[in-house]
Amino acid sequence: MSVEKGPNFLEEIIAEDIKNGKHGGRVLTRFPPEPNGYLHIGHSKSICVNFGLAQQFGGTTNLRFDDTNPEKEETEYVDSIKADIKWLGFEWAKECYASDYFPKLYDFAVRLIKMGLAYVDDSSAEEIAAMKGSPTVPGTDSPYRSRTIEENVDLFERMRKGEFKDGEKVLRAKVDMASPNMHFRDPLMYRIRHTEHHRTGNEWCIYPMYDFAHGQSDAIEEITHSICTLEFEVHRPLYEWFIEKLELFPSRQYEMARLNLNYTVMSKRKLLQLVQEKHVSGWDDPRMPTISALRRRGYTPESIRNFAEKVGVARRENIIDVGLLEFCVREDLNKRSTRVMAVLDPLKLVIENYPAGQMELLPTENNTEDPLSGTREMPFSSELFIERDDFMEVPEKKYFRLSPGKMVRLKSAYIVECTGFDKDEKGHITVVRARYIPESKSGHDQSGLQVKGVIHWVSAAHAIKAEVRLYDRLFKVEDPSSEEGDFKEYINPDSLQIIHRSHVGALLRRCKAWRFLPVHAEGILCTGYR
RNA sequence: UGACCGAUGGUGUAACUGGCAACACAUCUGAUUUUGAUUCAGAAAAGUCCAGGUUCGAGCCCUGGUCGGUCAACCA
Repeated sequence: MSVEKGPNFLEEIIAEDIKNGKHGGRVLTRFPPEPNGYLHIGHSKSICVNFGLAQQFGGTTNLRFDDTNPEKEETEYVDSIKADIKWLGFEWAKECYASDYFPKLYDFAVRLIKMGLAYVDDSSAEEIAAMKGSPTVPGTDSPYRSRTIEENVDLFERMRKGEFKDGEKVLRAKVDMASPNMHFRDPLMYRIRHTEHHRTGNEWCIYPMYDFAHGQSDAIEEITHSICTLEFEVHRPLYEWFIEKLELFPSRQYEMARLNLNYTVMSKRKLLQLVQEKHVSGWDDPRMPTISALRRRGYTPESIRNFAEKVGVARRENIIDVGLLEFCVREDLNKRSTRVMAVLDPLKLVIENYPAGQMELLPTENNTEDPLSGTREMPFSSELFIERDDFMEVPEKKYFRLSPGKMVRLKSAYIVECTGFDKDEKGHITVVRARYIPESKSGHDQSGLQVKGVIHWVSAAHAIKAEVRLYDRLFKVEDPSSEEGDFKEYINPDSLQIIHRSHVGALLRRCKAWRFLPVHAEGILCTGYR
């Protein structure tokens, strides 16, 4: 009996196309980001699907920037997007820009005008919206719909030359104002924008709309399978209409459900708001769902790719539990990263029978799950820091750690027995005292003692102080966007906890930024920069 | 009241295309453990949105409903 997961619907389609010899068995996909923000975990699914499918079927993938809206797009975003894709481990065959096709798209538009399938409309945005009707009410023809081909050719050329102001005229396809599909009600193809474009500068003052740029770009590149998200489903008939009328390469569009994660937001508009209104420190704030934030937080490319694999591909709406993403990092990091000692909330432990000023080096495993990772030595002395909650004055039942008269093992060191503790005037515990059992040295234990608890520690004199930032989910509710009111009302006020007085093992001093480091029993820390 | 799409354990995704619903995450037990982590073993959890129909047999096919999503930006 096979437990292998069946192919997803896209794999089935592509396998079938190859079997039928469509496009000579060639597979070319594309990843088409708009450079108006940073890539997030949702994009990583699209990246994994597009690049993964091509790899799987012996094809390649183009990276194409969908840069047809100069008002929102910037080179900074182009650069970050390229860096993120590379970091995820994918290579594109060609780096393309919709803006490179502006001349071709212009020619396509002229061709449609000459076929009587496009016209220049002088109506205002409001008038056009009003004439569009509604899903249940058919639209009405624009008074400019019946202009002659000659007039349209002339007007469109003058639009391109800059004779008109923004919004004064648009070019529309002449399709069907009564169509039940709103996208067929004479969709806009070009608008006038006297705005500098991040790549073409001031060369153009008319810019194509998505519907007249995306499909044509696919066709120009001879993309075989153009994969997008569900909300573009209703655009598909128009996608095909343009390709058919212009007799271009027959790229086909396929839609899949986008990735949603709970306890976060995924829309670029909302993410931009969080950045601009300083709810986070930037696009790469570790609480953000962006790829750059996940990278900063210690996620590995492998863990994200694996996550995309586990999430699957289908056509129904979904909200993935962020716990699955977290599982994927832990699974990966457990196998490969160095364990370190770090005491986040320090409490001094004085070993009374260990000579003051003496120090010895004790070996400890770098990674208990990987025997090949070797060992390193940790300094041990009479004054240590342990975690404050590894001591309880009055232990509750089933508390295996330190309390008066009880014993615990200090990880990779000795068994100690608590002999007492000090409190300040306010009743705060300031110091815990203990005696160590010399025969219980880790690896050479002759003591015969059995203890249930093992705790982590650092030598007070040898540890280095560190600021530790603990990050939690950014929102208090699973789906902030579907809640009443503004989504920002649901920001988790405790999503960032900064601990100033932590002590970490000296090992960390040698670590480069970006190393991921699961701390013994505490979780995962990642060294960063200030 | 329009068009298009979707509906399988708590969450995702499967089910050799019509053959007694599986995998992962989450949850709960138990074992191991120099960290209550990890690892390992096991349990609970859907009878496939509803109602009909076709069939020896339906999660898969048909019909009609219900619920949910998307579409009326000079955004993509």
